[in-house]
Amino acid sequence: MTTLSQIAREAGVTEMTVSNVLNGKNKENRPSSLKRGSEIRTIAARLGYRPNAAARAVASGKFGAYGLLISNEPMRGTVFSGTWRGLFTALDARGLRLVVGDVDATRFAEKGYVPRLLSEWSVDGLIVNYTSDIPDTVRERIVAERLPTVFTNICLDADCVYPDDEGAARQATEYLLSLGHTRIAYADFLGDHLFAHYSHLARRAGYEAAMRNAGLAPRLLTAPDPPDPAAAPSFLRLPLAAAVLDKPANERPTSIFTYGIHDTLPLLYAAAARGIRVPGDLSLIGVYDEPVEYPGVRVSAMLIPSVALGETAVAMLDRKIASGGSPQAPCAIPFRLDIGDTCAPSRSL
Amino acid sequence: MTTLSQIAREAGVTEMTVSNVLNGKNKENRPSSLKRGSEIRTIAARLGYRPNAAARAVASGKFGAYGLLISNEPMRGTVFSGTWRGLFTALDARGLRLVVGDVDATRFAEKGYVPRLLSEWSVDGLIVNYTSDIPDTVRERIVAERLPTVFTNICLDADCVYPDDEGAARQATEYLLSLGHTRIAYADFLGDHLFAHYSHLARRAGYEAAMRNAGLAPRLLTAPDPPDPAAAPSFLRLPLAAAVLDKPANERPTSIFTYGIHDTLPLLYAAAARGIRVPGDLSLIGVYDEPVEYPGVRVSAMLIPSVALGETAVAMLDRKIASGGSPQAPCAIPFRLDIGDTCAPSRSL
DNA sequence: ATTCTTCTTTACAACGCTGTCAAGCCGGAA
DNA sequence: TTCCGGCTTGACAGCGTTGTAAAGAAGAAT
Repeated sequence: MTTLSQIAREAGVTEMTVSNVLNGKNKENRPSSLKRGSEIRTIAARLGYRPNAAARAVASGKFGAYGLLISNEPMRGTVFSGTWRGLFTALDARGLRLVVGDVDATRFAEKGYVPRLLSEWSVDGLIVNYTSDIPDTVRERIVAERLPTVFTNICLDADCVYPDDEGAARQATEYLLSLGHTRIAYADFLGDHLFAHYSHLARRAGYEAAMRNAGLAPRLLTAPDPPDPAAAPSFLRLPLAAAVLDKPANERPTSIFTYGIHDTLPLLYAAAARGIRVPGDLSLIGVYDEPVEYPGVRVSAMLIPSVALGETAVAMLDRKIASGGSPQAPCAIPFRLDIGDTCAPSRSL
Repeated sequence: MTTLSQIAREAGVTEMTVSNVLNGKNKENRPSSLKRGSEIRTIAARLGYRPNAAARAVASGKFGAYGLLISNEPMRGTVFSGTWRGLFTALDARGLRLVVGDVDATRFAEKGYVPRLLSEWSVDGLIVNYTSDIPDTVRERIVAERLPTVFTNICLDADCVYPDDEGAARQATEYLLSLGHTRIAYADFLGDHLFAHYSHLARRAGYEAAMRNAGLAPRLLTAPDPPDPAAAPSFLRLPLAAAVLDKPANERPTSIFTYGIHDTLPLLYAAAARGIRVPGDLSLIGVYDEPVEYPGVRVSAMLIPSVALGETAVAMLDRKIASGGSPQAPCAIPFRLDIGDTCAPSRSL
């Protein structure tokens, strides 16, 4: 392991000089010091010098890392993948590292786990991605750590970044309304038990609000007895989709706003199998992370980029730390209507 | 921030004493020191003392963390979720933390990225989960870091932990053979392009070996023009499954070994839709992480627990570090036959 | 040549903790 | 009571780096 002092000795200067040079704290206007600078860099490279993050952290008082607290659950979804990417991109640009703690409900309950996990590390800040309903006690425990913290994928009164699910749902519904649809259903096939989760709740609320405003009755398509969400890919929702579309044409919805891609694809497939044309006989729109291409079809979408969510979370944490920990206004990641091939004016128009 | 010296001052002892007490380095046989010990602990608790990991790392020369290098891609799958859980369980038991670096192919190519990312952190060891084909140049670059490293989900000549895909596939096929099947197909609907990936390659090889040994011709069911694996859940494989089962009974396979759950479920569904009884008319078995319950059916499986993979990786890294970095023999995570409800003796028996 | 300005370099201490080893203490055995 | 062994405590230095403030050097301006 190469240290600053080794380099200093070889170069015949002080450790401090080496440190300054290697950290770019010299302006290097002068030819003489520029030369010395490149000498030092050469020696450092030859010796394979690599700064020691721990020593730096001790000396500077900054750890140079954010902590990420996740429950194992969201790792399963593709949504977190985008958030993850956003986090990394943003952290990378700042030269920060990520210390990750995996926390399931059990460990959260275990008192002292959170401090042990991250506070000991003196991470400079904490991002908590605990998408399911965080019990208030857990939140309080985290906040009690007095560590700058930002919550993601959940809407709180401060320090949170979340997708604007409600707005997206409302606007998607209004888009269908503007196309003349009145029999608009909401499909969230994973079942009512999920309405405790923020995104499910918010999208449903947005849909219902839009319908109420239009004086229409909401139609919720959910599974009364949902399959295990972990084991069940969109595949198992096919029977549910079929059940909807097997109704006579004058009863079934003319358009469906879906929770996500796993609800949309079965509907697309079931429709195709029954000769129901999309978008001719049935309009479909959902909330997604990125544009979705069903073979030959670009699915109409409200897009909420989760990469942006990750980046925003880091930016907010930066601000929170810079401001000495003062509460940051909640931030909703905006959505964008992506008009694809699966929505058309209502036939009855 | 509370430090050791503050506690020491309050307790009227030395920092070293506090350190010893708090780290349990005292046997505390004597009543007197036991009393002092509890005093110190009380004070520490009152002051909200939390050890500073960075300082500890500098002083002890051990960082107390392993690095994990992943490409963003595997985060998408459920398989990695299990590995992740295993890693955390094992690390937790050792009081270690995890510093995570997300590395896509582009960043790997960027020279110096890996060192910057993790070596600077002086992590004590590195776990690389880069499931897709790691280019040799990248591997060499990582190895050149001279950091104890273990690769997961890939089979190399040393320092790797991987599921025994080939063995599992072979034995699954042999199980079908032992039931009297001869028309045994292998379904990996995601397509030929995936055979570059370790698991796909290995399972296919195991299947083919078993078939060859039995003097039978392999039948590969793959997608010539695969959908985007990221966007396509098992759902989109349904047409492929249907195509297989729409063949006349004397042509179609009597049993299918599937790559994974996303291949099995469509087959199960398509079979049910066509009145093909499982396992009466069609036996299905695949390689999974955990037992799979299709509503009412326990799917027959070769189980390779990915949690064990994560735990084993940590254990191997421990050994590698303890042994001063000497190469560790490759470790294949063993499989286990889980006889479910989807395999039966061949009718022609 | 001299003075001034602007960097650069140095010396020193500090960050919070742990390793070492000698000194001190204690309880039990003689 | 005395001595011994084992455990605890204390003093000190050190881990690799950075902050500080003062000293030094180099070039520009006079």
